[in-house]
Amino acid sequence: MSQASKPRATIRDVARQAGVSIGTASRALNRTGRVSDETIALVAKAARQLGYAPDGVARSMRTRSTGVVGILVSDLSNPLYAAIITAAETAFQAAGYSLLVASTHNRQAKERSLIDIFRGRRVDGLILGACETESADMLSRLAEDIPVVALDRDFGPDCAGVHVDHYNGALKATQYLLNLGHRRIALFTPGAHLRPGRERIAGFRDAYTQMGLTPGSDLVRMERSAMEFAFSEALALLSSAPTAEAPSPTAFICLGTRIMTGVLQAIRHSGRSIPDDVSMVGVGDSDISLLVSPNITTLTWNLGAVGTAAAELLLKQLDAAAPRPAPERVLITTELMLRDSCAPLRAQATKPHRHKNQETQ
Amino acid sequence: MSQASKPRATIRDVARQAGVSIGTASRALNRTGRVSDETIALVAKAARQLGYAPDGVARSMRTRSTGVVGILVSDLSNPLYAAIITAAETAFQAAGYSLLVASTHNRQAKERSLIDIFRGRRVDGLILGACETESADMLSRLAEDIPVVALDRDFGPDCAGVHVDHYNGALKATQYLLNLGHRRIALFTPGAHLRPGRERIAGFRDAYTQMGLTPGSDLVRMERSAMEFAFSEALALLSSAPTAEAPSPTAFICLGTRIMTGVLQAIRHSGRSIPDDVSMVGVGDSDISLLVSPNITTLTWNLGAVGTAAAELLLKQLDAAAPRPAPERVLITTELMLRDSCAPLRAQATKPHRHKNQETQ
DNA sequence: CTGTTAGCGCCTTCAA
DNA sequence: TTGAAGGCGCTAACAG
Repeated sequence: MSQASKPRATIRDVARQAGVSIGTASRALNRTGRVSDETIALVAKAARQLGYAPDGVARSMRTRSTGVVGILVSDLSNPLYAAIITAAETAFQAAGYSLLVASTHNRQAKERSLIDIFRGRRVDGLILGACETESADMLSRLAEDIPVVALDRDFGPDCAGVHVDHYNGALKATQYLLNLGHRRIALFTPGAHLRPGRERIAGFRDAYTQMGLTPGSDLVRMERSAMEFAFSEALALLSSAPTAEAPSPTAFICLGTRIMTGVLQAIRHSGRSIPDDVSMVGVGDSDISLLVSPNITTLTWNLGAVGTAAAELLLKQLDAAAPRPAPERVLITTELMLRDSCAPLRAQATKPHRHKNQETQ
Repeated sequence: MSQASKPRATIRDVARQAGVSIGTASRALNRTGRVSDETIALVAKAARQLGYAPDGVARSMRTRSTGVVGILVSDLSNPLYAAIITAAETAFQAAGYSLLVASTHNRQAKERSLIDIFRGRRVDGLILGACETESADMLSRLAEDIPVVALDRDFGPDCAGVHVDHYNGALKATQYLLNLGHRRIALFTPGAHLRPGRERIAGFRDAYTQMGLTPGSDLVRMERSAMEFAFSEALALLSSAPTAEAPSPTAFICLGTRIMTGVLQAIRHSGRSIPDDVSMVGVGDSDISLLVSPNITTLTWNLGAVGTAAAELLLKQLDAAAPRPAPERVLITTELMLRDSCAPLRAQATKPHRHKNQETQ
């Protein structure tokens, strides 16, 4: 077996084989400019014979466009992002673009260096769903001349983006539980300092306020998406000896798949049962909510629509024909899927808890 | 706001600003060849002032290497692939490579065109975990001069790859159920015509054979990963009037997250309960198995290890220093995680079924 | 140690 | 309709 495989055919080879000039070969292959049908056929045949495939890098060099877009998220394996990325990739693929992905693992430094790396690779556009810092300043410095679409991030009015209506989602979920009589509701959400977290806590608080109530400030947990963290925090809330000032929550709102998983296990581990002892509103990123018994009432939105919208927003900016579209925003609405994990407070209070883990008693 | 943003600084600008030639600037920036510390500092300063960032495309043009690798899977949002890709991306990122991803959606045509597109973009390497057809021939035609790592696919001995030991996994799972007294075991697995499916069914059959038994040939379902499909197939097996020749299965082996989800719902929908009525061995791709009650006994392997191994195998081939490593294979072992979803057959036979959906009776 | 030069493969003017 | 030539930004040879 020869060590060095023979170099790939270039347009030069095709031109020679077809007996035409390089320029003509290029025009024939790309169907651009005036070329006779005869030479088109000739060039096509030569290209086929040589197994010619155009070199994307050389083309990018010339056209100043790579046909590649990048997407940055904190964790590719989070079902939320996995679903969004899948939908976006499908849309990009249909439009002839390829997708470069990277996880930032919630590291700000990594995030910045990845943006620089993507810029260096000359991606045509960028979808940003990770940034630890939301500032128009950072955005403009880092992504300058590259079209950007924000994924649930606020980079100011100049940046296009698709945003989920977390505010009304959290509002609805909280109102629902308040109307069931719950007053000690715990809110678990990732992204403390980012748009989703901000919107959710605002909706949560406003639901209380609208009823003339005040939420327990000790019951809001905003941390990055982590199962273990949610587990231990929820367990702490449930297993601490209830005091008059800070009794255990009677309901949980868990707005992240990982977080929901952790809290679910904590509830089970503490010997409580849903919805008899505690109520729960989860999140519909995965189909976990349909598998546990009882099925979990979730706040759900269309992840595919998020990905598709992000791709389309970016494609619109990439369209060289249009001059320069005004930064557009898409709002994705949320829906409260009522299932069996929430019950009126009254019913819960009557039942005593059976603790599975005896050693903590 | 000016319509055209000013063009990015090139190495030419840096050279002029630093008062050196572009060759020297290049050497100074890349720390290659002999350059005085003085000029290095000079060039670095100029680069900083101009906000210079090297153009990856131009560099790729010259060096014949893009620093980009591609990965092809059937569905990016499948937790199995999401986990593998995340691990691989992390490894690639650490090595300075970027990752191009695409879903083939189980379409052979798409698969081939995507390989061509990736080749056109001149990826340095390819991880193939999708291919509908496993043949050394197809591989060599399509991926010719690009290093390839197979992901649970058989492209012949010349192709490096990481492979999961599905054979022994299925063997263990089946033996376990057979030892519990089950004889009518249904096997659900995606990828009928691919390595995982082949290995699994071989292990399944051998477990029977080793005990002098024959598996029910009507109980093997090998289709692509789809929840709805698994649901209806499982329901059909469970709800058809049991006959002497083909009674309903008493145990299910579900080797795909989606499939497991569908079968779980079918079992519940048919009014059966686990493990009293039917036993189940699932798959550990997600943490679903820990959330449903009872917890599901699963066949599990380290998805992160698969992704990392694939990346490392490819990186080894990409290392220009080494001559050309012999095609290497990594075998990932599986583990049967015993939980609460399997019971001896005896206990199951005694309980009559309660059917939820009365209309089918 | 540094400057000059020649392309990498392609597209796109400009002439013919 | 076609051919010739220039250059995208960079690196790697070769001179000095």
